[in-house]
Amino acid sequence: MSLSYAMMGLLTYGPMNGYNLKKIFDKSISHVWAASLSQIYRELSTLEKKEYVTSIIQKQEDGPDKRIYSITNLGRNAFQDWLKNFPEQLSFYQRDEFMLRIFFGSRLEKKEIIKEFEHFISQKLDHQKTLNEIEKTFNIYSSEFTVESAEKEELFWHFTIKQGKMTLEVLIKWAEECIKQLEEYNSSKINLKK
Amino acid sequence: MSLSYAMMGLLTYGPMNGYNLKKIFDKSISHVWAASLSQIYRELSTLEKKEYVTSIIQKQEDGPDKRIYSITNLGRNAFQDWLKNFPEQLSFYQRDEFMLRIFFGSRLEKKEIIKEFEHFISQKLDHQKTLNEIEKTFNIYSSEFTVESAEKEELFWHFTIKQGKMTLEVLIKWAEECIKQLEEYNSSKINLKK
DNA sequence: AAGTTATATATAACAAGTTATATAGTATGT
DNA sequence: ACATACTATATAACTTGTTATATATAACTT
Repeated sequence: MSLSYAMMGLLTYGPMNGYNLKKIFDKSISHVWAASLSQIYRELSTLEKKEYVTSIIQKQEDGPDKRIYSITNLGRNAFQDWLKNFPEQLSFYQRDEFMLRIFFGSRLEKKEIIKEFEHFISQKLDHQKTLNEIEKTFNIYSSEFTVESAEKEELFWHFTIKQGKMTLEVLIKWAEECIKQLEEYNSSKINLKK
Repeated sequence: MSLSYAMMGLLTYGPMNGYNLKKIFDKSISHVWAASLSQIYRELSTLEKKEYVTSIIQKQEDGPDKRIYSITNLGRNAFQDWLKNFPEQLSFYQRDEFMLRIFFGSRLEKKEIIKEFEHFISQKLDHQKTLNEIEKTFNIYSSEFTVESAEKEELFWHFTIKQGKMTLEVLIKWAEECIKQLEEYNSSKINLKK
């Protein structure tokens, strides 16, 4: 469901082919809603069946032909409808493989688990860099695309970036606290043995 | 993948049927890895085919028979193997429907979007309560289950709870900041008109 | 010159997750 | 007494997401 609306939302900026959509995804909303190429291609054909998008084939001398998709008025309306109607219940449930492993962390040696927390921190630092790169491209896009108000558009883009940054920051702090607690737990156990 | 290991991990605490597993999921790791009943039942049969679990049927006068699953040594080893090998790359990608809508938030009226941010906050406050309830049951489970060291086990459970609490806190702060910025944006626009 | 990466186009097979349906007893509400 | 909700047990159908494979050109690398 959400994937199709994310795609239609991006298509409101202008016509695109599947490959291009994927690139825009990665440079704009992957931190919010990720999509794989195969998903995008499949979804484009179901959207075309529903008449939410139409496509034309652009011939190319160099390389294979492009199929360029445009959003229809029907698609625009469906998108706007979706946007207006936020879900009542926001999901509490999560699916985070790292956290799942931490839940069962007692079955590993303290050394090993501390190493994993440290790796987690280094990965989150990488993610911060990725977010910063996405943020930079926003300026480019907002000038490229035809939008009523680039300023207003950017405000919301930055909200999602801010959310990512704040979350990453707190996750790093969390991991650091976990390491500290594990080290304390270790030494208190040694003290008991004495 | 992760689902099966989450299930095997829970089965290390003792034999259970599918229905029971679902309840334990909801009261322990749903904030980390959620599972639906139908997923659990399907996964239990594939795990049995792989000989990671075995089942016996427990006859009952009241209500239908129960199929009780136990983890095998093969299953225990597979679980331990999985736990030892954390993935190198932790995913940067997310799928958050609320954030996706916020990305396209410029297409809505300021009033509407502020209402949605406020609803977001109230939902996150609810999630905080849910997390607190999960936290309370931990004490019950750690005394019920046979674990080498309930103390150490609880330490890691609390790590995952802590992560949830810290994330929720920062999300609420983020939403409050967004509302503030939106209100400022509004008034600065009015100022320009003057 | 040969190999790798990127652009451009997808499709197929598989795995995982969601929603709907089925059955039946027990408890609670009006 | 009758309806609704909860416990308990699942299975089926459908949707979504991932991984592998296929083809072909251009550009960069060693």
